[in-house]
Amino acid sequence: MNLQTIKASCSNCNLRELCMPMGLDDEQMQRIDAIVAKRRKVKRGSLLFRNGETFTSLYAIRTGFFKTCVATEDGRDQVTGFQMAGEIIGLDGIVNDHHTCDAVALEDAEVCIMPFDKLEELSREVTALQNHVHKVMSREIVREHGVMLLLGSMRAEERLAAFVLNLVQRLSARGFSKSELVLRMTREEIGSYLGLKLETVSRTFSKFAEEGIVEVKQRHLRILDTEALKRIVNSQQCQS
Amino acid sequence: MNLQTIKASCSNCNLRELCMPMGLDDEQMQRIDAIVAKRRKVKRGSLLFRNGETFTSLYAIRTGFFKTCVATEDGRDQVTGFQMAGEIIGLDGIVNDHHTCDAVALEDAEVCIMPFDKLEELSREVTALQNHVHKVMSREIVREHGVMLLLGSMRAEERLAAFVLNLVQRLSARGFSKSELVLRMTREEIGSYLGLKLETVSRTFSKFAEEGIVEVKQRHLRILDTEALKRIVNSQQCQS
DNA sequence: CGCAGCTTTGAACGTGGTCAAACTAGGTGG
DNA sequence: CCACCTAGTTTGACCACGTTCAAAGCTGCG
Repeated sequence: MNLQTIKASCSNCNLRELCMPMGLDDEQMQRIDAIVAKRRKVKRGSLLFRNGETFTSLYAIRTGFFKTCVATEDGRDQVTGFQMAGEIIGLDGIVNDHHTCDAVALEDAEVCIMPFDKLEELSREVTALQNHVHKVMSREIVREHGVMLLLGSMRAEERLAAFVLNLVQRLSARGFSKSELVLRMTREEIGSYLGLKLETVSRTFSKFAEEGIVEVKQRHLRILDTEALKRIVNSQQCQS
Repeated sequence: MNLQTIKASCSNCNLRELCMPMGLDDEQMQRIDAIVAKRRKVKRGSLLFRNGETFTSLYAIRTGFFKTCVATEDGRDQVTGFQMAGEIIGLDGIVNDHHTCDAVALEDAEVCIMPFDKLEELSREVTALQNHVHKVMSREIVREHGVMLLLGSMRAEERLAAFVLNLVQRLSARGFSKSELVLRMTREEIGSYLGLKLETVSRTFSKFAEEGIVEVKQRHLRILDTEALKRIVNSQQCQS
Protein backbone atom coordinates (compact mmCIF):
# COMPACT_ATOMS: atom_id res chain seq x y z
CA MET A 1 0.00 0.00 0.00
CA ASN A 2 1.14 3.44 -0.86
CA LEU A 3 -0.25 5.96 1.55
CA GLN A 4 2.14 8.84 1.38
CA THR A 5 -0.09 11.85 1.52
CA ILE A 6 0.72 15.50 1.06
CA LYS A 7 -1.28 18.66 1.48
CA ALA A 8 -2.99 19.74 -1.71
CA SER A 9 -4.19 23.06 -3.05
CA CYS A 10 -6.42 23.48 -6.08
CA SER A 11 -6.34 27.26 -6.03
CA ASN A 12 -2.82 27.41 -7.33
CA CYS A 13 -2.79 24.16 -9.31
CA ASN A 14 -2.08 24.53 -13.00
CA LEU A 15 -4.42 21.64 -13.81
CA ARG A 16 -7.34 23.46 -12.24
CA GLU A 17 -9.13 24.10 -15.49
CA LEU A 18 -8.99 20.40 -16.32
CA CYS A 19 -10.46 18.90 -13.20
CA MET A 20 -12.36 21.76 -11.58
CA PRO A 21 -15.25 23.98 -12.67
CA MET A 22 -14.44 27.46 -13.89
CA GLY A 23 -15.58 30.83 -12.67
CA LEU A 24 -15.47 30.16 -8.96
CA ASP A 25 -14.99 33.02 -6.54
CA ASP A 26 -12.31 32.96 -3.83
CA GLU A 27 -14.55 31.67 -1.10
CA GLN A 28 -15.78 28.74 -3.19
CA MET A 29 -12.23 27.92 -4.25
CA GLN A 30 -11.14 27.82 -0.64
CA ARG A 31 -13.93 25.48 0.29
CA ILE A 32 -12.85 23.12 -2.45
CA ASP A 33 -9.27 23.36 -1.26
CA ALA A 34 -10.47 22.35 2.18
CA ILE A 35 -12.05 19.22 0.75
CA VAL A 36 -9.32 18.16 -1.63
CA ALA A 37 -7.00 18.26 1.32
CA LYS A 38 -4.57 15.51 0.47
CA ARG A 39 -2.50 14.05 -2.25
CA ARG A 40 -1.17 10.56 -2.61
CA LYS A 41 1.81 9.22 -4.50
CA VAL A 42 1.42 5.97 -6.42
CA LYS A 43 4.49 4.10 -7.59
CA ARG A 44 4.70 2.71 -11.09
CA GLY A 45 3.06 -0.71 -11.14
CA SER A 46 1.12 -0.30 -7.92
CA LEU A 47 -2.60 0.16 -7.48
CA LEU A 48 -4.49 3.32 -6.61
CA PHE A 49 -7.52 1.18 -5.84
CA ARG A 50 -8.55 -2.34 -6.66
CA ASN A 51 -11.69 -4.23 -7.52
CA GLY A 52 -13.75 -4.91 -4.40
CA GLU A 53 -12.15 -2.19 -2.31
CA THR A 54 -14.48 0.16 -0.45
CA PHE A 55 -15.16 3.36 -2.31
CA THR A 56 -14.52 6.59 -0.46
CA SER A 57 -13.01 9.06 -2.86
CA LEU A 58 -12.60 10.18 -6.40
CA TYR A 59 -9.08 10.94 -7.53
CA ALA A 60 -7.81 13.71 -9.76
CA ILE A 61 -4.57 12.76 -11.47
CA ARG A 62 -1.90 15.38 -10.92
CA THR A 63 1.01 13.63 -12.54
CA GLY A 64 1.55 10.23 -14.09
CA PHE A 65 -0.47 7.82 -16.14
CA PHE A 66 -2.98 5.14 -15.18
CA LYS A 67 -4.89 2.27 -16.66
CA THR A 68 -8.18 0.97 -15.33
CA CYS A 69 -9.20 -2.62 -15.93
CA VAL A 70 -12.06 -4.95 -15.13
CA ALA A 71 -11.84 -8.70 -14.78
CA THR A 72 -14.08 -11.75 -14.77
CA GLU A 73 -13.78 -14.66 -12.37
CA ASP A 74 -12.42 -16.83 -15.14
CA GLY A 75 -9.31 -14.72 -15.49
CA ARG A 76 -10.24 -12.66 -18.51
CA ASP A 77 -9.49 -9.02 -18.19
CA GLN A 78 -10.05 -5.87 -20.13
CA VAL A 79 -8.41 -2.47 -19.95
CA THR A 80 -11.29 0.01 -19.87
CA GLY A 81 -9.24 3.17 -20.18
CA PHE A 82 -5.97 5.03 -19.90
CA GLN A 83 -6.00 8.18 -17.80
CA MET A 84 -3.60 11.09 -17.67
CA ALA A 85 -3.07 14.32 -15.72
CA GLY A 86 -6.22 16.33 -15.09
CA GLU A 87 -8.57 13.36 -15.46
CA ILE A 88 -10.78 11.94 -12.74
CA ILE A 89 -10.87 8.28 -11.78
CA GLY A 90 -12.95 6.23 -9.40
CA LEU A 91 -16.44 7.00 -10.72
CA ASP A 92 -17.21 3.29 -10.99
CA GLY A 93 -17.23 3.01 -7.20
CA ILE A 94 -20.20 5.27 -6.56
CA VAL A 95 -23.03 2.81 -7.32
CA ASN A 96 -22.23 0.10 -4.85
CA ASP A 97 -19.81 1.81 -2.50
CA HIS A 98 -16.99 -0.35 -3.69
CA HIS A 99 -14.78 -0.25 -6.71
CA THR A 100 -15.45 -2.61 -9.61
CA CYS A 101 -12.14 -2.19 -11.38
CA ASP A 102 -8.43 -1.85 -10.71
CA ALA A 103 -6.55 1.40 -11.24
CA VAL A 104 -2.87 0.79 -11.90
CA ALA A 105 -0.18 3.46 -12.23
CA LEU A 106 1.81 2.93 -15.44
CA GLU A 107 4.40 5.41 -14.24
CA ASP A 108 5.10 7.08 -10.92
CA ALA A 109 2.06 9.20 -10.25
CA GLU A 110 0.45 11.58 -7.85
CA VAL A 111 -3.27 12.06 -7.33
CA CYS A 112 -5.45 14.48 -5.39
CA ILE A 113 -7.86 12.74 -3.07
CA MET A 114 -11.44 14.00 -3.21
CA PRO A 115 -13.57 12.33 -0.50
CA PHE A 116 -16.89 11.74 -2.20
CA ASP A 117 -19.15 12.46 0.77
CA LYS A 118 -17.54 15.86 1.16
CA LEU A 119 -17.83 16.42 -2.57
CA GLU A 120 -21.55 15.68 -2.47
CA GLU A 121 -21.96 17.93 0.53
CA LEU A 122 -20.21 20.88 -1.06
CA SER A 123 -21.84 20.41 -4.44
CA ARG A 124 -25.20 20.90 -2.74
CA GLU A 125 -24.08 24.43 -1.99
CA VAL A 126 -21.85 25.28 -4.92
CA THR A 127 -23.93 24.92 -8.06
CA ALA A 128 -20.93 25.13 -10.37
CA LEU A 129 -19.35 22.20 -8.58
CA GLN A 130 -22.53 20.15 -8.76
CA ASN A 131 -22.82 20.77 -12.45
CA HIS A 132 -19.16 19.95 -12.91
CA VAL A 133 -19.51 16.58 -11.20
CA HIS A 134 -22.43 15.75 -13.46
CA LYS A 135 -20.50 16.72 -16.54
CA VAL A 136 -17.49 14.66 -15.54
CA MET A 137 -19.66 11.57 -15.17
CA SER A 138 -21.54 12.22 -18.38
CA ARG A 139 -18.28 12.74 -20.23
CA GLU A 140 -17.12 9.34 -19.06
CA ILE A 141 -20.35 7.79 -20.36
CA VAL A 142 -19.88 9.43 -23.74
CA ARG A 143 -16.23 8.36 -23.88
CA GLU A 144 -17.27 4.78 -23.26
CA HIS A 145 -19.82 5.02 -26.06
CA GLY A 146 -16.90 5.87 -28.31
CA VAL A 147 -14.96 2.85 -27.12
CA MET A 148 -17.98 0.64 -27.75
CA LEU A 149 -18.18 1.99 -31.29
CA LEU A 150 -14.51 1.24 -31.74
CA LEU A 151 -14.71 -2.28 -30.32
CA GLY A 152 -17.96 -3.11 -32.03
CA SER A 153 -17.43 -1.85 -35.53
CA MET A 154 -13.80 -1.12 -36.35
CA ARG A 155 -11.06 -3.23 -37.85
CA ALA A 156 -7.63 -3.56 -36.29
CA GLU A 157 -5.99 -0.73 -38.25
CA GLU A 158 -8.89 1.59 -37.59
CA ARG A 159 -8.80 0.84 -33.89
CA LEU A 160 -5.11 1.52 -33.54
CA ALA A 161 -5.28 4.68 -35.63
CA ALA A 162 -8.18 5.96 -33.50
CA PHE A 163 -6.26 5.07 -30.37
CA VAL A 164 -3.13 6.95 -31.41
CA LEU A 165 -5.12 9.99 -32.52
CA ASN A 166 -7.01 10.05 -29.25
CA LEU A 167 -3.82 9.82 -27.19
CA VAL A 168 -2.00 12.53 -29.09
CA GLN A 169 -5.02 14.79 -28.98
CA ARG A 170 -5.25 14.54 -25.20
CA LEU A 171 -1.53 15.02 -24.85
CA SER A 172 -1.51 18.09 -27.05
CA ALA A 173 -4.34 19.55 -24.95
CA ARG A 174 -1.82 19.32 -22.10
CA GLY A 175 0.87 21.12 -24.00
CA PHE A 176 2.75 18.13 -25.39
CA SER A 177 3.75 17.54 -28.97
CA LYS A 178 1.12 16.73 -31.58
CA SER A 179 3.51 14.45 -33.41
CA GLU A 180 5.59 12.67 -30.84
CA LEU A 181 4.70 10.61 -27.83
CA VAL A 182 5.92 7.91 -25.50
CA LEU A 183 3.55 5.02 -24.98
CA ARG A 184 3.26 4.42 -21.28
CA MET A 185 1.67 1.01 -21.74
CA THR A 186 2.74 -2.33 -23.22
CA ARG A 187 1.50 -3.75 -26.52
CA GLU A 188 -0.53 -6.19 -24.49
CA GLU A 189 -2.28 -3.39 -22.61
CA ILE A 190 -3.00 -1.55 -25.84
CA GLY A 191 -4.33 -4.80 -27.26
CA SER A 192 -6.55 -5.41 -24.27
CA TYR A 193 -8.00 -1.93 -24.55
CA LEU A 194 -8.59 -2.30 -28.29
CA GLY A 195 -9.86 -5.87 -28.21
CA LEU A 196 -6.81 -7.18 -30.10
CA LYS A 197 -3.90 -9.48 -29.33
CA LEU A 198 -0.52 -7.95 -28.66
CA GLU A 199 0.90 -9.45 -31.86
CA THR A 200 -1.77 -7.71 -33.89
CA VAL A 201 -0.95 -4.39 -32.26
CA SER A 202 2.73 -4.88 -33.02
CA ARG A 203 2.08 -5.94 -36.60
CA THR A 204 -0.24 -3.01 -37.20
CA PHE A 205 2.32 -0.55 -35.87
CA SER A 206 4.86 -2.11 -38.22
CA LYS A 207 2.44 -1.76 -41.11
CA PHE A 208 1.88 1.93 -40.33
CA ALA A 209 5.64 2.37 -40.18
CA GLU A 210 6.16 0.65 -43.56
CA GLU A 211 3.58 2.98 -45.06
CA GLY A 212 5.40 5.99 -43.68
CA ILE A 213 2.56 7.04 -41.43
CA VAL A 214 4.47 6.70 -38.18
CA GLU A 215 7.93 5.94 -36.85
CA VAL A 216 7.93 3.30 -34.14
CA LYS A 217 10.85 2.56 -31.89
CA GLN A 218 9.65 0.45 -29.00
CA ARG A 219 7.52 2.78 -26.88
CA HIS A 220 8.54 5.88 -28.74
CA LEU A 221 6.14 6.98 -31.43
CA ARG A 222 6.46 9.74 -33.97
CA ILE A 223 3.50 10.59 -36.17
CA LEU A 224 4.52 11.50 -39.70
CA ASP A 225 1.10 11.71 -41.33
CA THR A 226 -1.80 12.61 -39.08
CA GLU A 227 -4.17 12.92 -42.03
CA ALA A 228 -3.47 9.35 -43.07
CA LEU A 229 -4.43 8.17 -39.60
CA LYS A 230 -7.66 10.15 -39.80
CA ARG A 231 -8.39 8.66 -43.20
CA ILE A 232 -7.88 5.17 -41.81
CA VAL A 233 -10.33 5.82 -38.99
CA ASN A 234 -12.96 7.24 -41.32
CA SER A 235 -12.47 4.73 -44.10
CA GLN A 236 -15.90 3.87 -45.42
CA GLN A 237 -14.92 0.21 -45.71
CA CYS A 238 -17.44 -0.96 -43.15
CA GLN A 239 -20.31 0.81 -44.83
CA SER A 240 -23.33 -0.94 -43.39
CA MET B 1 -42.26 14.52 -33.58
CA ASN B 2 -44.26 12.94 -30.87
CA LEU B 3 -45.18 15.38 -28.18
CA GLN B 4 -48.24 13.92 -26.56
CA THR B 5 -47.70 14.66 -22.94
CA ILE B 6 -49.65 13.52 -19.92
CA LYS B 7 -49.52 14.42 -16.27
CA ALA B 8 -47.24 12.11 -14.30
CA SER B 9 -47.06 11.07 -10.68
CA CYS B 10 -44.17 9.20 -9.13
CA SER B 11 -45.78 8.83 -5.74
CA ASN B 12 -48.19 6.18 -6.96
CA CYS B 13 -46.06 4.71 -9.73
CA ASN B 14 -45.24 1.03 -9.39
CA LEU B 15 -41.82 1.56 -10.96
CA ARG B 16 -40.84 4.01 -8.25
CA GLU B 17 -38.31 1.74 -6.65
CA LEU B 18 -36.56 1.30 -9.97
CA CYS B 19 -36.04 4.91 -10.98
CA MET B 20 -36.36 6.86 -7.75
CA PRO B 21 -34.48 6.86 -4.45
CA MET B 22 -36.07 5.05 -1.53
CA GLY B 23 -37.05 6.28 1.89
CA LEU B 24 -38.40 9.67 0.89
CA ASP B 25 -40.97 11.39 3.06
CA ASP B 26 -44.24 12.74 1.66
CA GLU B 27 -43.03 16.26 1.20
CA GLN B 28 -39.96 15.17 -0.75
CA MET B 29 -42.06 12.84 -2.86
CA GLN B 30 -44.41 15.66 -3.73
CA ARG B 31 -41.57 17.89 -4.76
CA ILE B 32 -40.32 15.20 -7.10
CA ASP B 33 -43.82 14.76 -8.47
CA ALA B 34 -43.87 18.47 -9.20
CA ILE B 35 -40.69 18.15 -11.25
CA VAL B 36 -41.49 14.96 -13.12
CA ALA B 37 -44.62 16.68 -14.27
CA LYS B 38 -45.10 15.19 -17.69
CA ARG B 39 -45.05 12.00 -19.65
CA ARG B 40 -44.53 11.48 -23.32
CA LYS B 41 -45.61 8.69 -25.62
CA VAL B 42 -43.17 7.45 -28.23
CA LYS B 43 -44.40 5.30 -31.12
CA ARG B 44 -42.53 2.21 -32.15
CA GLY B 45 -39.77 3.19 -34.54
CA SER B 46 -39.71 6.87 -33.65
CA LEU B 47 -37.07 8.76 -31.71
CA LEU B 48 -37.21 10.00 -28.14
CA PHE B 49 -34.19 12.17 -28.89
CA ARG B 50 -31.57 12.22 -31.57
CA ASN B 51 -27.88 12.94 -31.91
CA GLY B 52 -27.23 16.67 -31.92
CA GLU B 53 -30.52 17.61 -30.32
CA THR B 54 -30.39 20.02 -27.39
CA PHE B 55 -30.36 18.28 -24.05
CA THR B 56 -33.00 19.37 -21.57
CA SER B 57 -34.22 16.31 -19.73
CA LEU B 58 -33.55 12.82 -18.58
CA TYR B 59 -36.25 10.26 -19.26
CA ALA B 60 -37.47 7.44 -17.08
CA ILE B 61 -38.99 4.65 -19.14
CA ARG B 62 -42.47 3.78 -17.95
CA THR B 63 -43.44 1.28 -20.60
CA GLY B 64 -41.83 0.01 -23.76
CA PHE B 65 -38.35 -0.76 -24.92
CA PHE B 66 -35.61 1.43 -26.40
CA LYS B 67 -32.27 1.16 -28.07
CA THR B 68 -29.62 3.87 -27.99
CA CYS B 69 -27.06 4.12 -30.76
CA VAL B 70 -24.11 6.26 -31.73
CA ALA B 71 -22.90 6.88 -35.26
CA THR B 72 -19.83 8.14 -37.08
CA GLU B 73 -19.86 10.47 -40.08
CA ASP B 74 -18.90 7.62 -42.35
CA GLY B 75 -22.14 5.80 -41.72
CA ARG B 76 -21.00 3.24 -39.20
CA ASP B 77 -23.24 2.83 -36.25
CA GLN B 78 -23.27 1.00 -32.98
CA VAL B 79 -26.08 0.12 -30.60
CA THR B 80 -24.81 1.14 -27.16
CA GLY B 81 -27.64 -0.32 -25.13
CA PHE B 82 -31.19 -1.61 -24.83
CA GLN B 83 -33.33 -0.01 -22.15
CA MET B 84 -36.52 -1.19 -20.53
CA ALA B 85 -39.10 0.02 -17.99
CA GLY B 86 -37.63 1.69 -14.92
CA GLU B 87 -34.35 2.63 -16.59
CA ILE B 88 -33.11 6.17 -17.19
CA ILE B 89 -31.93 7.43 -20.56
CA GLY B 90 -30.39 10.67 -21.75
CA LEU B 91 -27.32 10.84 -19.49
CA ASP B 92 -25.07 11.28 -22.51
CA GLY B 93 -26.50 14.76 -23.09
CA ILE B 94 -25.29 16.33 -19.86
CA VAL B 95 -21.67 17.06 -20.82
CA ASN B 96 -22.23 19.25 -23.84
CA ASP B 97 -25.87 20.19 -23.50
CA HIS B 98 -26.78 18.19 -26.53
CA HIS B 99 -27.36 14.52 -27.10
CA THR B 100 -24.65 12.42 -28.68
CA CYS B 101 -26.75 9.40 -29.53
CA ASP B 102 -30.18 8.44 -30.83
CA ALA B 103 -32.82 6.85 -28.62
CA VAL B 104 -35.28 4.79 -30.66
CA ALA B 105 -38.42 3.11 -29.34
CA LEU B 106 -38.46 -0.56 -30.35
CA GLU B 107 -42.10 -0.81 -29.30
CA ASP B 108 -44.72 1.73 -28.37
CA ALA B 109 -43.42 3.38 -25.25
CA GLU B 110 -44.08 5.96 -22.63
CA VAL B 111 -41.49 7.94 -20.69
CA CYS B 112 -41.53 10.33 -17.74
CA ILE B 113 -39.83 13.63 -18.53
CA MET B 114 -37.39 14.85 -15.89
CA PRO B 115 -36.10 18.34 -16.74
CA PHE B 116 -32.47 18.24 -15.77
CA ASP B 117 -32.15 21.78 -14.44
CA LYS B 118 -35.04 21.13 -12.06
CA LEU B 119 -33.48 17.83 -11.10
CA GLU B 120 -30.19 19.52 -10.23
CA GLU B 121 -32.04 22.16 -8.28
CA LEU B 122 -34.01 19.71 -6.20
CA SER B 123 -31.08 17.38 -5.66
CA ARG B 124 -29.26 20.26 -3.96
CA GLU B 125 -31.94 20.11 -1.30
CA VAL B 126 -32.89 16.44 -1.20
CA THR B 127 -29.75 14.50 -0.39
CA ALA B 128 -31.29 11.15 -1.24
CA LEU B 129 -32.11 12.42 -4.72
CA GLN B 130 -28.62 13.79 -5.23
CA ASN B 131 -27.12 10.49 -4.21
CA HIS B 132 -29.54 8.66 -6.45
CA VAL B 133 -28.58 10.68 -9.51
CA HIS B 134 -24.93 9.94 -8.86
CA LYS B 135 -25.62 6.26 -8.50
CA VAL B 136 -27.62 6.11 -11.70
CA MET B 137 -24.75 7.66 -13.62
CA SER B 138 -22.15 5.47 -11.97
CA ARG B 139 -24.25 2.38 -12.69
CA GLU B 140 -24.26 3.30 -16.36
CA ILE B 141 -20.48 3.64 -16.31
CA VAL B 142 -20.13 0.22 -14.72
CA ARG B 143 -22.58 -1.31 -17.19
CA GLU B 144 -20.52 0.04 -20.05
CA HIS B 145 -17.38 -1.45 -18.52
CA GLY B 146 -19.17 -4.78 -18.79
CA VAL B 147 -19.98 -4.20 -22.43
CA MET B 148 -16.37 -3.29 -23.12
CA LEU B 149 -15.29 -6.54 -21.50
CA LEU B 150 -17.75 -8.40 -23.67
CA LEU B 151 -16.72 -6.67 -26.89
CA GLY B 152 -13.04 -6.78 -26.12
CA SER B 153 -12.54 -10.30 -24.91
CA MET B 154 -15.44 -12.63 -25.69
CA ARG B 155 -16.15 -14.90 -28.62
CA ALA B 156 -19.45 -14.86 -30.51
CA GLU B 157 -21.12 -17.61 -28.46
CA GLU B 158 -20.01 -16.07 -25.20
CA ARG B 159 -21.32 -12.67 -26.23
CA LEU B 160 -24.72 -13.95 -27.22
CA ALA B 161 -25.03 -16.09 -24.09
CA ALA B 162 -24.10 -13.12 -21.91
CA PHE B 163 -26.60 -10.97 -23.78
CA VAL B 164 -29.47 -13.41 -23.30
CA LEU B 165 -28.66 -13.91 -19.62
CA ASN B 166 -28.52 -10.17 -19.05
CA LEU B 167 -31.85 -9.60 -20.78
CA VAL B 168 -33.65 -12.34 -18.94
CA GLN B 169 -32.19 -11.24 -15.62
CA ARG B 170 -33.47 -7.70 -16.09
CA LEU B 171 -36.83 -8.96 -17.24
CA SER B 172 -37.20 -11.28 -14.29
CA ALA B 173 -36.39 -8.37 -11.95
CA ARG B 174 -39.51 -6.80 -13.47
CA GLY B 175 -41.65 -9.82 -12.82
CA PHE B 176 -41.37 -11.55 -16.17
CA SER B 177 -40.43 -15.15 -16.81
CA LYS B 178 -36.89 -16.34 -16.22
CA SER B 179 -37.11 -18.72 -19.13
CA GLU B 180 -39.14 -17.10 -21.83
CA LEU B 181 -38.81 -13.78 -23.58
CA VAL B 182 -39.66 -11.90 -26.72
CA LEU B 183 -36.78 -10.15 -28.39
CA ARG B 184 -37.83 -6.62 -29.14
CA MET B 185 -34.93 -6.01 -31.51
CA THR B 186 -33.81 -7.46 -34.85
CA ARG B 187 -30.84 -9.78 -35.33
CA GLU B 188 -29.02 -6.85 -36.86
CA GLU B 189 -29.55 -4.71 -33.75
CA ILE B 190 -28.37 -7.53 -31.51
CA GLY B 191 -25.37 -7.93 -33.78
CA SER B 192 -24.56 -4.24 -33.67
CA TYR B 193 -24.71 -4.26 -29.88
CA LEU B 194 -22.52 -7.35 -29.65
CA GLY B 195 -20.05 -6.40 -32.35
CA LEU B 196 -21.20 -9.24 -34.63
CA LYS B 197 -22.90 -9.49 -37.99
CA LEU B 198 -26.55 -10.46 -38.09
CA GLU B 199 -25.74 -13.77 -39.77
CA THR B 200 -23.46 -14.68 -36.90
CA VAL B 201 -26.19 -13.89 -34.40
CA SER B 202 -28.63 -16.05 -36.32
CA ARG B 203 -26.17 -18.93 -36.68
CA THR B 204 -25.27 -18.80 -33.01
CA PHE B 205 -28.92 -18.90 -31.99
CA SER B 206 -29.35 -21.92 -34.26
CA LYS B 207 -26.33 -23.57 -32.68
CA PHE B 208 -27.73 -23.02 -29.18
CA ALA B 209 -31.01 -24.46 -30.38
CA GLU B 210 -29.32 -27.58 -31.83
CA GLU B 211 -27.58 -28.11 -28.53
CA GLY B 212 -30.87 -27.93 -26.70
CA ILE B 213 -29.93 -24.83 -24.76
CA VAL B 214 -32.70 -22.65 -26.13
CA GLU B 215 -35.73 -22.79 -28.38
CA VAL B 216 -35.77 -20.06 -31.00
CA LYS B 217 -38.77 -19.16 -33.09
CA GLN B 218 -38.15 -15.83 -34.72
CA ARG B 219 -38.27 -13.28 -31.92
CA HIS B 220 -39.60 -15.72 -29.38
CA LEU B 221 -36.98 -17.26 -27.16
CA ARG B 222 -37.32 -19.98 -24.58
CA ILE B 223 -34.35 -20.82 -22.39
CA LEU B 224 -34.09 -24.53 -21.69
CA ASP B 225 -30.74 -24.63 -19.92
CA THR B 226 -29.69 -21.50 -18.08
CA GLU B 227 -26.68 -23.22 -16.57
CA ALA B 228 -25.34 -24.08 -20.00
CA LEU B 229 -25.52 -20.42 -20.95
CA LYS B 230 -23.64 -19.47 -17.81
CA ARG B 231 -21.02 -22.08 -18.55
CA ILE B 232 -20.56 -20.67 -22.04
CA VAL B 233 -20.02 -17.17 -20.66
CA ASN B 234 -17.53 -18.34 -18.06
CA SER B 235 -15.69 -20.79 -20.28
CA GLN B 236 -12.04 -20.44 -19.48
CA GLN B 237 -11.17 -20.71 -23.17
CA CYS B 238 -9.71 -17.23 -23.41
CA GLN B 239 -7.44 -17.68 -20.44
CA SER B 240 -4.94 -14.87 -20.88
C1' DC C 1 27.45 -10.07 -18.33
C1' DG C 2 23.28 -12.39 -18.13
C1' DC C 3 18.61 -12.47 -17.35
C1' DA C 4 13.72 -11.01 -17.60
C1' DG C 5 10.31 -8.58 -19.82
C1' DC C 6 8.74 -6.78 -23.88
C1' DT C 7 8.56 -6.62 -28.91
C1' DT C 8 8.90 -8.18 -33.55
C1' DT C 9 8.21 -11.40 -37.21
C1' DG C 10 6.84 -15.74 -39.50
C1' DA C 11 3.72 -19.63 -40.69
C1' DA C 12 -0.54 -22.10 -40.12
C1' DC C 13 -5.07 -22.00 -38.59
C1' DG C 14 -9.90 -20.81 -37.35
C1' DT C 15 -13.59 -17.70 -36.18
C1' DG C 16 -16.48 -14.75 -37.89
C1' DG C 17 -17.41 -11.92 -42.15
C1' DT C 18 -19.14 -11.67 -46.89
C1' DC C 19 -22.05 -12.71 -50.55
C1' DA C 20 -25.92 -15.02 -52.18
C1' DA C 21 -30.19 -17.48 -52.18
C1' DA C 22 -34.22 -19.38 -50.06
C1' DC C 23 -37.57 -18.99 -46.53
C1' DT C 24 -40.94 -16.89 -43.07
C1' DA C 25 -44.17 -13.70 -41.14
C1' DG C 26 -46.89 -9.75 -41.22
C1' DG C 27 -49.23 -6.09 -43.50
C1' DT C 28 -51.60 -4.01 -47.67
C1' DG C 29 -54.46 -3.71 -51.41
C1' DG C 30 -56.99 -5.73 -55.20
C1' DC D 1 -59.76 -13.81 -48.95
C1' DC D 2 -55.85 -14.47 -51.28
C1' DA D 3 -51.83 -12.53 -53.75
C1' DC D 4 -48.33 -9.80 -53.19
C1' DC D 5 -44.70 -7.19 -51.13
C1' DT D 6 -41.51 -5.97 -47.68
C1' DA D 7 -38.65 -6.63 -43.83
C1' DG D 8 -36.45 -9.84 -41.31
C1' DT D 9 -34.35 -14.49 -40.71
C1' DT D 10 -31.95 -18.69 -41.86
C1' DT D 11 -28.54 -21.37 -44.15
C1' DG D 12 -24.65 -22.45 -47.27
C1' DA D 13 -20.06 -21.77 -49.42
C1' DC D 14 -16.04 -19.25 -49.54
C1' DC D 15 -12.78 -16.01 -47.85
C1' DA D 16 -9.97 -12.86 -44.93
C1' DC D 17 -8.67 -10.87 -40.80
C1' DG D 18 -6.87 -11.52 -36.74
C1' DT D 19 -5.35 -15.33 -33.57
C1' DT D 20 -2.24 -18.85 -32.17
C1' DC D 21 2.06 -20.86 -31.59
C1' DA D 22 6.83 -20.43 -32.01
C1' DA D 23 11.30 -18.40 -32.33
C1' DA D 24 14.41 -14.68 -32.41
C1' DG D 25 15.59 -9.82 -31.31
C1' DC D 26 15.85 -5.77 -28.43
C1' DT D 27 16.33 -3.06 -24.00
C1' DG D 28 17.20 -2.11 -19.51
C1' DC D 29 18.59 -3.50 -15.05
C1' DG D 30 20.64 -6.16 -11.21
